[in-house]
Amino acid sequence: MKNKSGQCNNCQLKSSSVRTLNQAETERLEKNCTEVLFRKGDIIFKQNAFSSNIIYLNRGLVKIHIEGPKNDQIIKVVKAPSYLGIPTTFNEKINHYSATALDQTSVCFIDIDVFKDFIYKNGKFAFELITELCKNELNSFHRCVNRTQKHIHGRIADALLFFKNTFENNEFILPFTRLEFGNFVDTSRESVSRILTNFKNDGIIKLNGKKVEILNEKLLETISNKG
Amino acid sequence: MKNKSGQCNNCQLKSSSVRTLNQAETERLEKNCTEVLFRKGDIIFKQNAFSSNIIYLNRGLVKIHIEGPKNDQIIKVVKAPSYLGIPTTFNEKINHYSATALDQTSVCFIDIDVFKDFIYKNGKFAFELITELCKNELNSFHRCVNRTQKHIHGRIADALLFFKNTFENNEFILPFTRLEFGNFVDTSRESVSRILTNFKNDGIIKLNGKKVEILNEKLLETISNKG
DNA sequence: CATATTTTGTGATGTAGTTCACATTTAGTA
DNA sequence: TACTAAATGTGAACTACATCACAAAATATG
Repeated sequence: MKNKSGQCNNCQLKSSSVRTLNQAETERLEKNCTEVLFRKGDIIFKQNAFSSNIIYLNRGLVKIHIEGPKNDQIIKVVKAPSYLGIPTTFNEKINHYSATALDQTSVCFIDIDVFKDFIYKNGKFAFELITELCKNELNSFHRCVNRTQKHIHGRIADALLFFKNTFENNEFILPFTRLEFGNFVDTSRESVSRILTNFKNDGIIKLNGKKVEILNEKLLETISNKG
Repeated sequence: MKNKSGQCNNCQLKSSSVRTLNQAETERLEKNCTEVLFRKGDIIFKQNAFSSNIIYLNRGLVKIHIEGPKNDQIIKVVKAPSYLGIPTTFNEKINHYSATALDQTSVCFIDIDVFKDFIYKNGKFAFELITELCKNELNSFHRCVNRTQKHIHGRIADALLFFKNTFENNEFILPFTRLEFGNFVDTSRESVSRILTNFKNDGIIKLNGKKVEILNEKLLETISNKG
């Protein structure tokens, strides 16, 4: 973990909401914003801990996870640039979920009062933020339906296609252990193993440890749709 | 379905966001707001149809449901007063889910442009809305974790406790058929039947058709927690 | 670089909950 | 009020996955 003072003005990675800020507002943001670096496996914030900042992911990949009655469930994987945990910071003093870095990650901690003030005083800022929150809610609905109604094969196919899209490449390194993969798609690590080797044997993917290459995307999509 | 012109000024059921509006704004809302009545079973809005209004539930109970790959999943049951489907209206032209009245229900259709304008021009309004959206997202995360990680007994116990709370009474009429109940807790109608009779035989509830009385709330909570 | 620890693969066994089948009850409707 | 359609209860068979058990591989650590 390494700190830097904010340089929001020059930042190329602004959120659509921050892009609505004027010069004075951006300078104010800069003064109330700290950049922090995390390495793979580092916890960015933790469920049940106090939350006092809005957190913006500049660079890297992060998993959002909740401790469930049975497992630690990975609700989603977030790619920069994106806010992390606005809902949690806004409503309650306490985080409702954890965020953990999946690779080298850079994050901005923004003072929540400054952020609230932007909402009050800058309608465009508020509007962009609302749009983002709405998108998140819709996504989380769809994810939940898929999680509960698809069979494992379909859910794992979904996950592989998701990684293909986030890495924008047919070949990628899974940022998960098999156990984490299981927590992401609600299965046991054993089932993940089995199904990935199934896919490999059927020529759908090339598999070598965490290295995956998607060979037959069409078929993966069929599997995803059929459940 | 029956229409009335808006009477927002006298409305006792304002949302926390609408309560931030001043006199002129409230009058503007009134002019761009129509009250519509629905009966049990009526569809208020439908997945994949065009959405062009913000919808506010004044009175009644509504189910929000998504057509999944296998079943129609009831994502949540919403009690008045509450917004319905802001995310869906805001982001896309098309509804991502449906809303159906579970009883006699009154709803306000609000012009989306007026609503957007309030966000732009009234910081308090935007802030209250953001707070509500954040709460929704947190709730939907927790619901999803419970849905995927608890056993049916636990999920049905949850649902019964949920109805106890929304009706604010230990005795209530389930607003669901067994099939709908199944879609709410992700099981088959048969399993719902079986488990409700289990609960009845164990003296946890009194059961007569759709009429339920919770006799042993403590035990229900234990079942809910144990999954 | 050697040893400890974590991660992974795979067979065997167990089980929660689904699906099927059919009888019964309840509600809707002409 | 009779008739039709929908909703419900319950046993029996089935199945998708979980869990267990253990060996092998990969990673981390002194």
